[in-house]
Amino acid sequence: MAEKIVLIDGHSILNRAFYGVPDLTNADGLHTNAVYGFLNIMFKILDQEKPEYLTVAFDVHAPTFRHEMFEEYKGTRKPMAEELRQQVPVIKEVLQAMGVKIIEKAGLEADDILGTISRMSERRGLEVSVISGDRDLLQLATEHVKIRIPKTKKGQTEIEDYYAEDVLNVYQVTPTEFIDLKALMGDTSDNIPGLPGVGEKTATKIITEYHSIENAHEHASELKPPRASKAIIEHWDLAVLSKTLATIKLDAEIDYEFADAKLGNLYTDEAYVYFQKLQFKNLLGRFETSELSNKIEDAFETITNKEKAEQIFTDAAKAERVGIALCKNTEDVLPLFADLAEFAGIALCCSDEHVYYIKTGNDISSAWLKEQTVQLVEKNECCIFFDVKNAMGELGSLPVSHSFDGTIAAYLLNPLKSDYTGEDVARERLNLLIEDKLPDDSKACYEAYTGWKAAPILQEQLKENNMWKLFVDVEMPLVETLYDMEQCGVRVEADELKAYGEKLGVRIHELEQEIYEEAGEIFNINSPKQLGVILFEKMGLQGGRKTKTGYSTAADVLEKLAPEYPIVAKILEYRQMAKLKSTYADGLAGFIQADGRIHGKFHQTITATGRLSSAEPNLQNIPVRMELGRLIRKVFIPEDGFVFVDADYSQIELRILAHCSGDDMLINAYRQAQDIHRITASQVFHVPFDEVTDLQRRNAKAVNFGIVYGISSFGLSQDLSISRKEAAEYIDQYFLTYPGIKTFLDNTVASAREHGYVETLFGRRRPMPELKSSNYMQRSFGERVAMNAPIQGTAADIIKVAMIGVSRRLKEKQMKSRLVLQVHDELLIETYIPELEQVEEILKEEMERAADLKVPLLVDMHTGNNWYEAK
DNA sequence: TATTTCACG
DNA sequence: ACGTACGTGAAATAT
Repeated sequence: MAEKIVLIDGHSILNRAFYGVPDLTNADGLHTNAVYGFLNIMFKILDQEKPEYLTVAFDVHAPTFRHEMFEEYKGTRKPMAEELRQQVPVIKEVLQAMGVKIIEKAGLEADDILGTISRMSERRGLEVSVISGDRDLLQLATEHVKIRIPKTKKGQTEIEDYYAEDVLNVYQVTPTEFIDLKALMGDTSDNIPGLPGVGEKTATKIITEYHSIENAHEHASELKPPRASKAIIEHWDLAVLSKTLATIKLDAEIDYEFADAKLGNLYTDEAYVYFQKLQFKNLLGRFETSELSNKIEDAFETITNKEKAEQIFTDAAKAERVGIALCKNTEDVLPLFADLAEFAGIALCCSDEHVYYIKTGNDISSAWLKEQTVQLVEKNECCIFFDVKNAMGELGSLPVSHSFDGTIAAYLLNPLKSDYTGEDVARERLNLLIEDKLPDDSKACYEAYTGWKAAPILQEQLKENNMWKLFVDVEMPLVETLYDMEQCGVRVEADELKAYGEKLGVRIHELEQEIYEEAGEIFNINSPKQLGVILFEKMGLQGGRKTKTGYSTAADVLEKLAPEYPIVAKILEYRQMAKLKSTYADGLAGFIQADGRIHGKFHQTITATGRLSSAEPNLQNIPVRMELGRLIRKVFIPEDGFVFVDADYSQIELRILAHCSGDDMLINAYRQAQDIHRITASQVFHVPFDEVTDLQRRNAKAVNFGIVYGISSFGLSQDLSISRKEAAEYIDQYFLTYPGIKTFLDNTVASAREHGYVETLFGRRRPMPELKSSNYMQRSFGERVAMNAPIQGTAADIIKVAMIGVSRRLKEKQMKSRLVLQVHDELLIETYIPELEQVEEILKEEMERAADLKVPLLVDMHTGNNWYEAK
C-alpha cells in the first residue's frame, strides 16, 4: 500500500463548517461552530484514510469570504462574518497544538499551495486526498489525486470523492479541461469573468468537442451557437485571462518538507487544553486521559498522623500564603445530596513541593482538624479558598479579611461564565488540566494547589483590569455579610403559610371546574401546549401569537382576550393562584427549618451585572405588586422583641444615570423634585408640572424605565401598547429634553464597541462579545446590554457597599439587630426594638453615603411587625 | 434537559 | 425583512 497524504484547504473547510454547523459559543462567548465543524470533518477524513502525512493550507489574506448562498449575488463579496473571522486564529492555534503542519505564504492562494504539494506528493509516489469545499480544485484530480468535497446534509457530513475519471463522468471533461470550462463559463464568486453569454451548458459542449479554449478559438467559426462563436472571437483576451485566473499553480515556490507534515500524535496535552477551553466535550473522548501527566500529582501526600499534621499547620501559618481546600466524602452519596456528604479532610498547599491532604480518622478528629484550619486562617493573612462562604459553612466563621476567594476573583474577571471552580481557574489561568474522575482527596489537593498557584496571577489580572479595589474593599468583605445573612435566615410562620395555601387551593379548584365546563373537556391548564390548542383551535379565539413550539399563552396575550372571553379571565386568575400556591405557599413551606426560619442562599458569582442572586428559595421575588400575592409577606415576621425595618433606595438606577450622564436637566430635576416621573412628563410633554395627567405620568415612567433597560421603540411600544411610531416619538422627545443622556448612552455603546467591555462607577466590568456579532438581533441586544449594565451594575455596587457598612456597624456596636434580606435596592433589618432608632440612623446613613453622586441618594424606610407592613 | 410562564428589582 | 425591552430563579410540562 502506498503512503497517503491529506491536504486540507483551510479557509474553505472552515467556511463550510461555519455555515453548516449551528452557532455555538463557549463560556467566554467565543464562537466555536466553525472550528468544531472543521475538526469534525478533519477527524472523519483522518479516521477513514489513516494517512501518514497531513497539511493544512491557508490563504494569507482572506479579507472576504463567500458561501454558496452568496454566490447568487453577482460580483458582490460580503466581508467575512465577525463570528467566522474570530475563529480563524483559533483553528490555526488548535492545529498547531495538535502538531499539524500549517502552510501559508504571502501572495499565494491556498489553491496554488495545494496544487503544488499535490504534484510533489504524486512524484513521491503518495496517494493524495485534497479536502476542499471548492470545486475549482477538481482540476487537480488525477489517478492518484482524489478531490474530496464535504457536504453537510441533515447534520451529517457526506463527502463527494473525485478522481480524474469521476470528474470526467460527472462533468464530461477531464480535470485539465475543467480549467478551460471555467475559462469559458466564468465564476462570479471567484471573479473569473468568462465569456459573455456563455454558461455551463454551452461551455461544456464546446470543451467536450474541442478540449481547450485554444483549439476552440482556432475553430471559432464552427462553434455553436453563433453567440458563442462571436464571443470567443470578440472576447478572446477575456477567455485567455480567465484561463490564467482559473489555473491553479502546480509549481509555486514554497518551502515544504514532507518530514514536517508527518502525522504524529494529534491528541497532545496542549490540544486537550484547547478542546476544554472550546468546550468540545464529545471530541475530548479522543484523548487518552492516561497520557495526561501533571507532575504536581507527585507532590500530593496524604497525612494521617496527628503530629505530622500539627507540624504542617505550624509551617503553613508562617508561609507566605496557603491554598486551602475542604474535602468531603462523596463516594457513597448521590450527587443530588452532595451537600450532605461527610467532612473527610483538608488539603493544604504552600509551595510546589508539597500538597498535603490531611485526612480525618482515628488519630485526627473532624473537630480538631476544623479547629486547626480556622486557627491557620487566623494566623496566615493570605488563605486562598474557592468559595469562602461555603468553607465558612463547614468550618464556622473565619476571618474573611485573611481570605482570598478564587471563585470571586475569577467571577470579576469574567462574570459571564456559569462556573468558577478550582478546575476552571486551573485550566484558564494556569493551563493546567485536571482529570474528570479523580478521588475526592486528589481533587482537594488540586484545588489547594490551584489556589496557591493562581492567587498571584488572579491578583495581577484584577489589578490590570482595575478591579483590585472592588475585590478587596467590596466583594471580599461582602462574603462575611452574606454568610451572616444566610446563617441568620428569616423567620416565617409555617401555620399561616399553610392556611394561605389552603385558601388558594379552594379557589383553584373552583376555577378548574369552571374552566373545564366552559372548555367542554378536562385538560391540563398548566400545559401551554394543551391550553393553546383549546383556546386557539377548539374555541377558535383570534390573536394567537407563536412561540417555537406552538401558540403563546403568555399573560400579555391572554389579557387582550380576557374582556371578551370569560374563560380567558378565569385562566389568568387560575394561573395567578397556581403560581402563588406552588412557588410561594408550598414552595416556601418546604424551606422552613427547625428554627422556624428560612435560610436562603445569596449567590455572589451568578449575575452578569454584579447583582446578587437569591436561591433555595429565591427570596428576591416574593410577590408585592398584586395585593393577593403581597399578603404572603405577612408570614415573614421578626423574632419576638424585634421589628422589621425595610429601607429601599428611591429610583437608584435613574439617579445613577443622572450622575453618570451629567445631564443638567435630569440632575436639577432630582435636586428639586420628589416625583421624577411627573417632572419628566412635564418636561417631555411641555405641560406645567401641576397639569400632568395620569396617562402622561405613566408614559413618562415607562420611558424612564426603558432608558435604563437600553431603550428601543419596539420594547416601549409593547410596554405601553402603543404603535412603534408613537413610542419612537416619545423617545425622541425624551432625548431632546435630556440631551446629555442621549450623548452618554451613545458614548457608552461606542466605548463598549471599542474596548469590548463596559464598566460601572466602581470599575466592575462586563465583557461585551455580542457587539461584534453580524447578527442584527444579537448586536442590538449587545447595545441594550451596554447601556443597561453600567447602570444596573453601579446600583449593585452601591448597595453592596451599603450592606458592608450596615453590617459592620451593627457588629461593631454589638447590636442584636441584623441584616436578613437584600432585594437589589432594598435591605430588610430584623431590628431589636430597643435599637430601633439607632438602626434607622445607621441604615439611612450607610445607604446614602455608599456613593457620592451628583444627585442625592434617597432612602425610603418603613417599620412593621411583618414584611407586608414594613414595605 | 429544554421550554414556557411568571414572580421580583 | 428581521423581531426585543435589562437582570434573576422556580415550577410545571414537554421532549
